[in-house]
Amino acid sequence: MPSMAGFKRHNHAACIKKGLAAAEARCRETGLKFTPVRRRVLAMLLERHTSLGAYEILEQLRAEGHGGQPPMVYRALDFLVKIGLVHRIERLNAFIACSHVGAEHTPMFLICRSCEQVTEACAEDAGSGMANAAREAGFDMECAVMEAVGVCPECVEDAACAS
Amino acid sequence: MPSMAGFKRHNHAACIKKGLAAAEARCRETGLKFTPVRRRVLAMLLERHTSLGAYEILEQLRAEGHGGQPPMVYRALDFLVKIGLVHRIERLNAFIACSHVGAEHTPMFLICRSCEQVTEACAEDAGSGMANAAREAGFDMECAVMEAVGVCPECVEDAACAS
DNA sequence: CCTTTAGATGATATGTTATAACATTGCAAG
DNA sequence: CTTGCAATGTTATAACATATCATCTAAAGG
Repeated sequence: MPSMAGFKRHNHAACIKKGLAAAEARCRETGLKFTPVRRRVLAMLLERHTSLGAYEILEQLRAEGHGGQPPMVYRALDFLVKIGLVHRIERLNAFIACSHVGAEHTPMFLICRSCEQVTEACAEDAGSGMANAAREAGFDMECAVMEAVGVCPECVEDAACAS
Repeated sequence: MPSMAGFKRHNHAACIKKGLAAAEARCRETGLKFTPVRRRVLAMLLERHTSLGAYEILEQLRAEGHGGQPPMVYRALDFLVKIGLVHRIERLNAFIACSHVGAEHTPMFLICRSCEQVTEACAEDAGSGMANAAREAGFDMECAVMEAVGVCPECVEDAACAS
């Protein structure tokens, strides 16, 4: 069932499968475990294809019968972030499944203030710009947060129509 | 009394004065008021020259006799952010006084994970990189968040000495 | 002078996000 | 078979942020 993501159509079922497979592979490599809760949290993020708050995830887990407390969700999310399959959206205090699994990438997030949709984009140039600026300041950058707030293509179009 | 900021020495008293003067000017332009609480919050941020959480600011206000509740601080901060004299650090849920008052700039923040110091840098190139990436995705970017996490020059040096 | 209005503050309560701390379990390597 | 580490369970609380409604103040227009 095709759906919207990255503001464009794609095979959604396939990308869920790919994400889960990547997680399994990553766990085999590292000897860590892809437990049911971790799997479920990742699947939930892959399904939604936009960002989710930790407590939204918690609610859904509870609704599905995996009772639990906040630390359970945060642990699963920390794990998924650590192995690189989930990114944290600082601006929203929320989490999103990585859409460029396996590929080297410098993720940037496009956050629509109208529909709340979040999309991952590649921003290699912006990433090197940040790295350069950091180096000039003598700062040893280990990780870059890049988040753009604005209006997504769909909402821009809607606004244009409405006017 | 010279102090550290931006990882280098500067005339601290002068930059506090400059920040406050800019706020007064901005308020005259817009007809808004630079009230005692707003002044005190901005001064506090200028003095510290790194980021502060809203509740740290609140505590200090209380210690100084300006009693008050959280909304008071958040209102002052929202105001200062709106007029461009304070930036929010998303990664830390904290606030910092702008160090490039008046100048057009694309701020980027360098967050040291060792000493917690936060510094503002200019990142015009990174900013345009983000703008380009957004445009390619058909996204209308209104505001860019750029935050680098890593180790500041001081702490890098300390680490080098220790090893 | 008065009244309308928008900005600003006060105050209470609550909502939302995140972690500390400590106990327990399961499993695999030595 | 025990030791050690990964993972989970559980309770409590810390930290961050906002909704709501009441009140006050000062400037603008009548």
